[in-house]
Amino acid sequence: MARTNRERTETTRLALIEAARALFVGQGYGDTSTPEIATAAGVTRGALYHHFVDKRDLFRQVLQREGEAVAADIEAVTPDRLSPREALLEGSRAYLDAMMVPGRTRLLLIDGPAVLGTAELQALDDATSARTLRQGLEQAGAGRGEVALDALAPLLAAAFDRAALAIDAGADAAETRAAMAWLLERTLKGANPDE
Amino acid sequence: MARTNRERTETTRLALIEAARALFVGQGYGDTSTPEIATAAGVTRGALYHHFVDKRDLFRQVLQREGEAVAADIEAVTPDRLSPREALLEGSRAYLDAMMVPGRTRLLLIDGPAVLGTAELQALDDATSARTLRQGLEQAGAGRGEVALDALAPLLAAAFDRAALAIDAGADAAETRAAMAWLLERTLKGANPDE
DNA sequence: TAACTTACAGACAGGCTGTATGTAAATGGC
DNA sequence: GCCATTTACATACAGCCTGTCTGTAAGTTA
Repeated sequence: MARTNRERTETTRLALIEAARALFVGQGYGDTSTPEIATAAGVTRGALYHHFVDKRDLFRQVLQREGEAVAADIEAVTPDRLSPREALLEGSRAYLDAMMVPGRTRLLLIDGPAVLGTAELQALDDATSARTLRQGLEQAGAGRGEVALDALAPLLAAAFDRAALAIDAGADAAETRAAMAWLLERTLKGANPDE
Repeated sequence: MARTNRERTETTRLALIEAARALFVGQGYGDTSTPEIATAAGVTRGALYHHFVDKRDLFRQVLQREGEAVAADIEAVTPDRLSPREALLEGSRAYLDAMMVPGRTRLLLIDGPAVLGTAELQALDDATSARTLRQGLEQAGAGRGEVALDALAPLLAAAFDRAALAIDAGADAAETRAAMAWLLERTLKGANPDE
């Protein structure tokens, strides 16, 4: 079983990231130990600390993957040919769908900000879903001339996050989605889609 | 200096809670140790574990106080004689003001959910600011007949939280407050204040 | 005033994090 | 194709932290 170094690295890193993800989701970051993670991944702590700076770094990489997956799901349903309004609606639905993958709300919305800090999480968000929302709102002409989009967009993003959290916590999914759609519609009301 | 037991207890508990608050705010829950807290409070860990079940319990009590303070500030500016709409506007402003007390956003919005879990934090919120918002929206007739208020209210609450967080993080306070007010206004548009 | 309870201090037992050291396998130059 | 070097790990270690247990002085109650 001769394996190239790159293969070994890739295998080990992936095993650690997936094992860590499962444990972080199940017990939270604070209650998950590196011995646990290493054991679950089938390696020793030596391997973990060889590939990751520390426990937080491993957590960061788990979140990176998660954020990218969400962003990919959104982009998949919002091709350029859609009108801004349609793209916004479709993207919104895709976001909530994507956040239903088990553990995502906890990782990205609960433990993430606490462990990495709001600044770093914000940066991760901006690189993925938050920016597409801001762009969508801008192109749809939301709040034009009445309110600063840079201030409004994060508020709506927070509402989306909370919607995902609520559904995850057992709230009526249909009602929650409807409420979010209603809020978005109210935001867009009176905005003309193109200049 | 003969002190009654009740006095001693009260003094020690308060010292621990205030010392813990300062450290939790400054370094976060995870990076704050009980030896640090005890030293800062001028007692030993023995006292801490005598008065609190564990570190989380101490954190919970810190948050309890914090939540009550926010709720008190809101109630102070929303006497019953105000119209539902006025009360909602005043309460909103008071909420954002209250959240500007240093450390509150971190305690209540970042570390709180991660350490105590969303369920417990939700309960604390419901007992304080979240319920007044829900009542305010209901009395103002928000979304009447179009959307479930139980689903809508949390989304707006989340937007408020995010507004506080953004301002705390250095965003333009006036713009952010204006955006929040705009969102609230849009939500209320078309709702007649009384049946 | 004597029995009992409360408020704490100090010691102790695991467990965890990050680092340092050692080793086998892979890689790269000659 | 061989040797020097780097990479990928495993193991051992030091320091800190959490929660518990034990002991003691002060306050409370009968």
